[in-house]
Amino acid sequence: MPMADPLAAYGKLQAAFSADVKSEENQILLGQVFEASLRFLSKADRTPLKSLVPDKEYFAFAAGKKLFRAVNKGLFVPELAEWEAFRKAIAGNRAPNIDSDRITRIIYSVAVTFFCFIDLTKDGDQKTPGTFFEYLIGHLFAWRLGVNPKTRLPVLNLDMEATLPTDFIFDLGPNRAKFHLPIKVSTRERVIQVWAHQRVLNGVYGTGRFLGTPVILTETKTDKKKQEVIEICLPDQWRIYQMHIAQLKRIYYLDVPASYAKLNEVFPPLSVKPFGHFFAEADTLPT
DNA sequence: TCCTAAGTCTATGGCTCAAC
DNA sequence: GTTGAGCCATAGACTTAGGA
Repeated sequence: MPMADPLAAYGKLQAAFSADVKSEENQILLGQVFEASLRFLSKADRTPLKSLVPDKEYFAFAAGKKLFRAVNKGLFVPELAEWEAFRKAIAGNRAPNIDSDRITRIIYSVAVTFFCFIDLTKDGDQKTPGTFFEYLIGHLFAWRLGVNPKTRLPVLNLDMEATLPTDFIFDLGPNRAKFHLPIKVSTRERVIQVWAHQRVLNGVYGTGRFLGTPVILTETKTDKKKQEVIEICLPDQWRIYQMHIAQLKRIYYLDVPASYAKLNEVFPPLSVKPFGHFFAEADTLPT
């Protein structure tokens, strides 16, 4: 029963993604991974977690005494029909007629469902969820923008030839926008790399040529002994980076951390939004 | 072209430290 | 003692280079 296995679908997705990031086949395979992971998780136990984040509730899938990553209850919609509805809405590659927050919930659910499947079936695997998240967001960006990404850019220098490895770079063509798209499940202090890459791109190609639009899932951390969930954030560091290293155009989250949402209201300008908004604003971002 | 080893990248839990 | 902010170690997946 190969189709019942999320890993089999994931393997096909890997192959399809490396052949063509924006192809519709990826969407079909993402749906298969979602469906198979949902089926697996439908039998799994759930444990409610104590949320120390205001206005958010979390639970975790459990196996015996073992607890896995926190899942945001308000964002988790374990329904394949929602993914199908989303696919229908974005079929035209334009601003879709579907509520942005509903998109955020759907994409969050597709990602987290597979992550939890990996948590339950593999020990200590952090790479596979990260790569899957790249496939998911990378494809959606490529689909919406209509171009395939590059993953490394030549960085010109008089004395050396080197390339900058980035998650994804989307080039819409001459005189049009270029997107710098780092994709992370969580960043914590590693977020500095995103600003550093943006600074390099500004220096080599000119400030403003590349729009930095990182997409991050969440910044939660689960204390498995106390069964508590917190968000690990560095808001003051972010403000310093945005002022003194480079400017990021948007920072998209699937589960926007409370203290980062507040950065929308203070100086310097730092626009932190739920990911679903990208679909509506993709065409107007460069302006 | 295939295989293997070395190197890189990644997310996460546990930890420190300072302020209160 | 508690909390927020940030640091560090770690292990597995993935990528790349080089040899056969």
